[in-house]
Amino acid sequence: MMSKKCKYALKALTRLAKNFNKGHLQTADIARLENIPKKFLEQILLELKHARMVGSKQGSGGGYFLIKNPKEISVADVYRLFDGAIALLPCVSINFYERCEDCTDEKSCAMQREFIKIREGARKIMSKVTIHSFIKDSDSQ
Amino acid sequence: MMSKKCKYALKALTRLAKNFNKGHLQTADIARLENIPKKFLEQILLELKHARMVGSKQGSGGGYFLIKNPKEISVADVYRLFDGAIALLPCVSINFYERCEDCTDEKSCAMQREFIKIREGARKIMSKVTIHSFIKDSDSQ
DNA sequence: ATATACTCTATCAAAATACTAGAATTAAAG
DNA sequence: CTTTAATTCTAGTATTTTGATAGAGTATAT
Repeated sequence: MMSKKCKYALKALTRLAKNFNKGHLQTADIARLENIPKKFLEQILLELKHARMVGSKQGSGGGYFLIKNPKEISVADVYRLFDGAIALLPCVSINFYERCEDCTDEKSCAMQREFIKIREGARKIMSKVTIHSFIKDSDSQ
Repeated sequence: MMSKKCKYALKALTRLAKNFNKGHLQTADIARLENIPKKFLEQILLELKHARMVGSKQGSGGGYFLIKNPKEISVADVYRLFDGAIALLPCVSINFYERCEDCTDEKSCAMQREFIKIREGARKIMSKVTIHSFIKDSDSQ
């Protein structure tokens, strides 16, 4: 399961993607349209900004806009930003590697080989689905 | 990431699988061999028993033993038991379906279709990896 | 100047996670 | 039949994570 934060981020990004290259949207509007608590969404958009997926315009009449092409923001990217590793075990994670404390000898661990396969399966499909995949033809006009 | 509980369960099942059809193993021994806190492991083995993956013999000289073939216990089965849904969103889960509160109209949700694909990818590979996959040739003797 | 909207940090309640404790039950063995 | 050793079961607990909310600060259009 992904966190609500991550799901909200994907929905906000999708909303911004529908408006790609057409100016900016305000937090309050995205929050209302997507049923996301406004103050929570502020945090999320700020994190997305720090991750350079969105840009912002401050002050009265400001808002947020996508700065990356929707086809270049994958579910994997957003998942890693908010929920961390895609791998099921820390010891097989590419981006969030950590030793398993209970593991005496990592090299002879028979689980690693299999969990690398699972990670690769998840990683590939989550990398292939992008924000653009969420935009239906009727919306992309 | 899977929980430690789930990881411990997989390790305990693997240990029992190496002893499949060769009598039973005690909690204390599995705990020592796999570096799992004993009291925590007791809980886990009990849950595995209730799920009819392992059987037990009570009293002095008792212990646990596998009752399913190691090839018929998949990572997906164990994951669902301890960590719940494999799907990333509750609304696309087969075994743990729940409505997304923030979703106004599930039928027109553009995210569902893609998250079903992700679920299927994860589900297939996690179903294919079994406890038997964790037993190296040198151990299976 | 003022209203408006993003920026940033702190706080908080509830839930989940990772355990621990201890009493009850069962069964083998002397 | 009593002791010992093992599973069974429920409850509790500390820590971390999650899902928010609060409010002060900063920037900018009008």
